[in-house]
Amino acid sequence: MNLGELLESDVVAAARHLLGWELRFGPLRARIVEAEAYRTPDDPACHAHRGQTPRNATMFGPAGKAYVYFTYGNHWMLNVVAHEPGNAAAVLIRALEPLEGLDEMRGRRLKATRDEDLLSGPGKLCQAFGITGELDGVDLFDGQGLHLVEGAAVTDVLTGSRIGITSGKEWPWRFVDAKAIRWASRPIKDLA
DNA sequence: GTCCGGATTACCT
DNA sequence: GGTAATCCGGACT
Repeated sequence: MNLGELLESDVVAAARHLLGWELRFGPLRARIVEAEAYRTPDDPACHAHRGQTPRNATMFGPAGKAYVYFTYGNHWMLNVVAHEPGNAAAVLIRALEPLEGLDEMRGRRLKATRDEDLLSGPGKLCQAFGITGELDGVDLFDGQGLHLVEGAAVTDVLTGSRIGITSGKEWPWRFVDAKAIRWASRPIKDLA
C-alpha cells in the first residue's frame, strides 16, 4: 500500500511510513525523522476526541491536508490529516533533518545555537519553515507551496509512547528513524 | 465572563 | 532534570 492509501485507512501505519519523506517549502528542504499518530474515536489524546470545533475542523476533512494549530501561547504545530472525512485523525510531524536552506532556517531560529536545534521539535520546525495558521488546510501532495515529496524508505524504525500527553501513553504511536536520532526531538529512552 | 490546561520551548542549576 | 513563559481554545458558571 502506498502512503496515500495508508493515510486514508490507517493513521498509525501512515505515521510510520511518513519517515523519510521530504517536507519542502520554497527553497527549504528537510527529511521527516520523527512522527506521531493521533485518531478518533478511541484515542483520548487526539484534539478531536471531544468532537469538532472551529480549531480542529481541518482534521475532520479529507486526508492529505495540513492541520496547523497554535498552542502554549507561542507555538504552531504541523500535522498531516488522515482517514476519511468525518473520521478525524492526523500525523504530528515532530522533527526533521535539515537538507537545504539552512541559512534561512537559522535566520528564523535565532535561539538555535546548533543545527540540531533547528528542527528538533514540532514548534521549532514550524518556526524554521515559517509555518503558521495561514497554511491550515493546504494540500500537502499537490507539489506546490508547502508540500511533501517521497524520499528513500526508512527501514530501521524505533517505536515508543507519544510525547507531552497525559492519556493514551500506552499506545506506541511515536516513530523515529533509528539512523537519524541525532535530529529527533527527545531522547529515545523508552523507544525500542 | 471566567477559568483551566495545553501534541512546547528556552533557560537555569 | 526542573520550571517559567505565554495566550488561545474549550468547558463551565
